[in-house]
Amino acid sequence: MTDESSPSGRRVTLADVAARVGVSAITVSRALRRPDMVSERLRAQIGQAVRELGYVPDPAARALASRRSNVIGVIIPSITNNVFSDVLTGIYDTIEGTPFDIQLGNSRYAESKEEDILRVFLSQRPAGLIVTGFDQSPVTRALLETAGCPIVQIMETGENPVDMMVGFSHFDAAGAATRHLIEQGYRAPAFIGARMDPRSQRRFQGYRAAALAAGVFAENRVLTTSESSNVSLGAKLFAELMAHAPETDAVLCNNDDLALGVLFEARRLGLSIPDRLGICGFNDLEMMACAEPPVTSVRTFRQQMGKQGSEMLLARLNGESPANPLVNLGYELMVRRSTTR
Amino acid sequence: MTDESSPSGRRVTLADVAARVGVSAITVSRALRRPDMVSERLRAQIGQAVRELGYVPDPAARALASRRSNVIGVIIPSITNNVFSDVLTGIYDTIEGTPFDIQLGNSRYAESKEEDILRVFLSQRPAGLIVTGFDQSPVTRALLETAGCPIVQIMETGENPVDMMVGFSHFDAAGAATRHLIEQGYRAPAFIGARMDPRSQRRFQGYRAAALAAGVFAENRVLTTSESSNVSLGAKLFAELMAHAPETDAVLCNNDDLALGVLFEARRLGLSIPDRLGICGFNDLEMMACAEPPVTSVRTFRQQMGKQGSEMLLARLNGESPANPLVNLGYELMVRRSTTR
DNA sequence: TTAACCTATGACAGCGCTGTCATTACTTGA
DNA sequence: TCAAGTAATGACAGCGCTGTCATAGGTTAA
Repeated sequence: MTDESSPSGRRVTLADVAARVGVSAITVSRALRRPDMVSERLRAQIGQAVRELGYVPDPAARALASRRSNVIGVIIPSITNNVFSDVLTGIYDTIEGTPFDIQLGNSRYAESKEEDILRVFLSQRPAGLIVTGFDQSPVTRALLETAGCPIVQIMETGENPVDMMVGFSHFDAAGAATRHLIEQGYRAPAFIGARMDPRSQRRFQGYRAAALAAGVFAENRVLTTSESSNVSLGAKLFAELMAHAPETDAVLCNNDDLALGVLFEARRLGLSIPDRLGICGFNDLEMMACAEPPVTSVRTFRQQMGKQGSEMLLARLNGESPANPLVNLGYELMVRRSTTR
Repeated sequence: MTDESSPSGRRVTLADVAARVGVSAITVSRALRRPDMVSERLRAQIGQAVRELGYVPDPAARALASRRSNVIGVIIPSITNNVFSDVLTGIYDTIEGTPFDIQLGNSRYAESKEEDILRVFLSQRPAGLIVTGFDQSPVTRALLETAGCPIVQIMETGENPVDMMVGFSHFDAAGAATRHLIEQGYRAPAFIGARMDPRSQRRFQGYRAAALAAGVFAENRVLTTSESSNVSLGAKLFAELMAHAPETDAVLCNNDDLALGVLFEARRLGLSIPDRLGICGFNDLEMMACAEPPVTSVRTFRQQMGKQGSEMLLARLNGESPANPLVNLGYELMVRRSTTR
């Protein structure tokens, strides 16, 4: 293929293909976008000419003429966070092979940044949008509502989707983990959280409600920070926690990085797991099952959220309306040795 | 601002701004792109009109007319790999605030996929390209060479950059780590590697050369797989290694995930670290310093690679020619308890 | 048989912007 | 004083494609 590509650097256009076949440009355009509208004979000839000339449509021209780009804008709050790289993988895997391109925006957990990014996306007349959560600022929310393209909110389930939504209840998931700790006989469960974005907040609330219900909640066993999560921070926070609240016998961590830090620090402090200390993470990253001892965690379906969100978007772009615009993917508590006593 | 934005959903164009100020569209265009070419008075008036009307340039129209998009194409082999999320962070941080947009392609460690992605990028007449490594297929290499835009190859240093290059020598880095193990008195160092992409291969070669030089190389202490890295795989491979080559007294891991798996598995096997077994990772992810015991690793400057690569690209797009088109960022051996005996 | 209706194709304008080449009004130096 | 230069602005065409409407030829139903 592309036998005669770039004969002189000049771009191969629709018109070139059309001339080769002896039809008008618009027919070639149709053959590519709506093959059913073109006779089989021409379709075949055009296909061959496209291959021979190495024709590739110009997305800018297409966007300008159709007033609709092939860009799917994705706004996530972090690109280093494992959680979002999994989500992204799901999105990229699904969009790949479609005519759409992904444009990624990193809001760094800032509402104002999210709004800026959205404005940039909207200037491109995106085909669709994927945004994280439902805690948008009022302005952002309004922009989304008038965006005029399908929109999926991912990572959470909630009441009023702008359009479609795929996620799970962070409150419920953290509640289930907390109840598990209590069932295992832990009587002084603590909560360690970092970054404390809206989803972390809801996880905390889930923990709090469950602990209160069992009569084992204590304010001094809650340790949170606005710093962003990492393993060292988990270790540091846990050391602090044990200094202030030595009665702590279990820790629910806002995520697995923190949990791993707690695991390492507990070992340094000589606390036996799961007897003296239970540890539960959140997200169930691959490493949790392999740790020593293996660490209990709440599995979340991150890649699936990206995949299903994208699929719903594609379906809408394909003119279909999804059976259910509000999908709850749930969670699964993966009980392991770190909390089994 | 945007007092009267979308009075009827119609897009605000250059012409609208021009009419408001009483100048021609081209003057507005110039005021935005080359402010020095417009009188101060008009510049101010135009700036105000832009704000009042909420004008945002249409990137598609701009790309079509100028025959150059504002897209910087980035091709990486994986988005889940921590290494590349760090690189990406460096890139996004640097490009943010410039008029450029990033388009991300995931080649999944496949040459053919890389070529496909590149073709898609090229169809957009990108402003610049960032690609991973220098092991492109001949076709891809040729496409890059005729791309007609600045290009940065990141992650490695090598002989023939297509244009610019920022990275380090994986061979040297792995060699240094191996020599460290030998200096610490380890006499049967093994190598565990997963995925074995070109950079992993070069790390292996660095290990091999150093081990051979010291007379401690043994084929049966090399365990590699094409599976992709994760912690469990590290544990699994290490268990296998110890079954086949029980004399092993140290392990150089292709990356930190594997190293962490080795750490956990060593604990399960009851091997004391660093006495019975030395462990050295690669990349120095944050968690290595916090592990118990802290794990020696080769620090690589991932975010810096993304940052500096982007900066070189931006400089070129700004008409400057970089002082040095071939930057070696080096590495740093972070010696910790896991190999100190 | 004929009006009504499809199906396959084409003509045309225009999406919103920028490259190129004027044009106008000032400076400037000798 | 005037040719030559500079700074600031504008006119115009066209980037490559698609939406819209028109057209030609063939099919259908009554």
